[in-house]
Amino acid sequence: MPELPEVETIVRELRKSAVGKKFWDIESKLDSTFTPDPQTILSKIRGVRILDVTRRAKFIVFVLDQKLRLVVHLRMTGRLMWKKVRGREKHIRGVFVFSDAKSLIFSDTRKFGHIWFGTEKEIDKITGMERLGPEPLSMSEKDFCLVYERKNGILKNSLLRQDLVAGIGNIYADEICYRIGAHPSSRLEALNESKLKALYEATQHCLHQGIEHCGVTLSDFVGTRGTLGKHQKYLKVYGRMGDACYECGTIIKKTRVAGRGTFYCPKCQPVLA
DNA sequence: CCGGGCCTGCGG
DNA sequence: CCGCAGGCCCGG
Repeated sequence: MPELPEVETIVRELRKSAVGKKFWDIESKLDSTFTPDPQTILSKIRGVRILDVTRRAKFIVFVLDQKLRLVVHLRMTGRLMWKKVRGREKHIRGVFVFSDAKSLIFSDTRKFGHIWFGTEKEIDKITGMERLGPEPLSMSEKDFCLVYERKNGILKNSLLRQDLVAGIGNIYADEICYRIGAHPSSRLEALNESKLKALYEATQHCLHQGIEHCGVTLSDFVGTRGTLGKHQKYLKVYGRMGDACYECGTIIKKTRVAGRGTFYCPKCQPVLA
């Protein structure tokens, strides 16, 4: 569920709250969450300082002293939250304790999330970040259109491909398709130049809006202080099956594209073939 | 390139 | 009590 805007929300919070802290301990509740194993990580990370927190697609990157990196992927249900005195988190997989006694909890109901540790040189390979396409919010219109005009295939499948453009997930893919007025099953090769430019604009718009509203909270996502996202209130199609399209009043439908639940307006989004 | 697997909670 | 929720990987 956390996509680029949700991860960016977490990263912005951590940049304020985690930079400058030194690692002191790692408590693992599920060793398979960590690569390498948590004992090995601990032996190398104790006393190491966080210099910055950045984002690469849906990965959270802790930039550390000594050219070291700690990388977190939340997958579906992962959370990074500061430990509170009251209110305990379920499904804790690991706890990072800092030298100021503050604790950052990684919890994850479905155990899909993962945490890697390594040097600047090895981290791209072990995380798979080396296979990622460019960051959509750093791309020019020209470069973005170039990526997709060379490809064939189904529009939504292509938007979800992290090796083409990295960071778009199921929710924002549907919202982007709605904004350009194309059914998610449309063929990429059916998009003319102006539609491709619209795809660029829609991607920028939807992701920026998501960040602006601190992400979408439909079930799991929360910030590092437990705060909820607000962007779910602004979604035009995702999760709105049976409701009226804001534009034309037609009932929003749900179908299956790319193996995912897919929401669209039958009138505003014709299939382009 | 499609679809199953990973995993748990929850809704029908 | 089954099936769906969807990040990403991988096998066929």
